[in-house]
Amino acid sequence: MTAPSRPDDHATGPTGPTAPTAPISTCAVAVDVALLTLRDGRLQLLLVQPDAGPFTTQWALPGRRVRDDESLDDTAHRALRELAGLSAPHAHLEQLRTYGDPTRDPRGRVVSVAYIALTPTVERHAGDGPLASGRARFFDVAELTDADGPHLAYDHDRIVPDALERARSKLEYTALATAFVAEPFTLGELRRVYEAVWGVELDVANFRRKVVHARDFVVEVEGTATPGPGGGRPAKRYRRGGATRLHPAMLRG
Amino acid sequence: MTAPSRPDDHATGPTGPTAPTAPISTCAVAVDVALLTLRDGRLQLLLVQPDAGPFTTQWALPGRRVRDDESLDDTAHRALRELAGLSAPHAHLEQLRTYGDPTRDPRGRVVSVAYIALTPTVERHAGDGPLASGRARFFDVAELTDADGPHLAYDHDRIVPDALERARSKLEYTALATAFVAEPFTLGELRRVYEAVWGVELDVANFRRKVVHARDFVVEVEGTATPGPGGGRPAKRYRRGGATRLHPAMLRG
DNA sequence: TCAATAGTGTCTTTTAGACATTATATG
DNA sequence: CATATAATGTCTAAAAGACACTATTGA
Repeated sequence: MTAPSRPDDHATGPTGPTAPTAPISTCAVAVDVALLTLRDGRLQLLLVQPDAGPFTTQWALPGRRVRDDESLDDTAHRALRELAGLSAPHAHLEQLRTYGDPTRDPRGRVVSVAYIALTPTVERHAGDGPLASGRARFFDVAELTDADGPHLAYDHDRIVPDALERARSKLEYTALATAFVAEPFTLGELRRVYEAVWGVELDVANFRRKVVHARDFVVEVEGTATPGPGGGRPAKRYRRGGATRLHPAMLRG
Repeated sequence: MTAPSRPDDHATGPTGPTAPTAPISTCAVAVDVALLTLRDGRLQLLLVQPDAGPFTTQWALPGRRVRDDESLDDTAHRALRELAGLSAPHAHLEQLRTYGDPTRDPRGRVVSVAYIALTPTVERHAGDGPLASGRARFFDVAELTDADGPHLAYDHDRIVPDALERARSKLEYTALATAFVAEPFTLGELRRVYEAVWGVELDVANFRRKVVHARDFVVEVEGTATPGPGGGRPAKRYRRGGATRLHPAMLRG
């Protein structure tokens, strides 16, 4: 399939159909994925080491060019699979926004559709994938936000803050936090998601009350979780409820 | 400027750098704009009549192909200018999401970056622009949501509900409602924004209290507005405050 | 036993919703 | 005058935040 001549110029402006042809061409379209997860109670972001292109000395979000007949979502999954060895079909994946500044890639015009992906903690791979070889790595987002943290390739330093703000914001009004935990989960695990993403400490009792009162946020299931090495009362176990938007919401102070 | 060979494939996956070249090409990239405004107290959407392409019998969102060295925001403004004669440099413009289904345009692969634009009521143009000639028109969104309403070109029937939901949602947590009114405005005008976008009736007194208590949502200015033909007490006038996110929020029931 | 985590209850403050009352305009 | 809209006040219910208290585990 080749790109059509000028689709979507489906109506004619004041200049009329005989206006001189504007400098319109096709663009390279890429998908970049900001995969966020919790590791050791800290929010971490997946980055990869480019071994081609103009940014081989810097870390970058995993990204791939969109193939013909491939949906944008499929490209996002392929980027995670090919660049990080992650087959994450059940990960939460949603579009962040599209970055189209004409100068964002020094090699030419590349329009990038950025995604955020959220997964429960990914076990470190024992094989020979990019995560094992070190070509892909998880970074603390606190480290990336610091001024002395690594400077990312392309305009990915602009994408990452947008991704973090999206995640922080959607934790308030949607059930997105459950994308960070595997079922069944405890309310302690869910609370640590909020604490890591927001960077705050939450009152245990009030958190529990708000989660339970939010309609269809979580559903209690059978059994209890065994306490950690430090002891503690066994926690009830929950699964995701049907809610997408939370009522009432889990507001940040 | 020509599209680069394979930018953003900046790292190499498990297949290695010598893997066979995948069927990657460039895409046509377009911007489509869902411009929402209030007319006669009803929420309306701007649509244009395509006079080229495969959908000349249906209405469509104003859209343009992205030009070389043109930002996506610039393309959105140009689409409004060329297809509707609207020069709206001060309109609120934000990205909605990007639609990239390989079959969304029957002529070939077109990735469309959708925007929403919000403006105060647009005066009907007396000249010979698309709005005067009828090639561009405002439609009640209630009419479009009905099953007997017009069926839109391309996948624009999928974009419009997303745009409406975005606007409805952002009215809750952000100061976006002020994008629908011209300064200075009254709280009655602002309330009618919420009522039109949400399709509900709001208690006048409670609405006022919530707006005034939301930090930096609105700022009172000098003078009062003259009542309408039916009379009524003159309303205080306000301008936008500095807030983007509202605390506390204006929640829908 | 103590420390740690989970879960319940209680009190105060804030906010939301329903609605009465007053203020000031038009016709 | 009646009517319309704006603005304020009052009451109740819901929700948030601070925090005491109990429950159940591991070490």
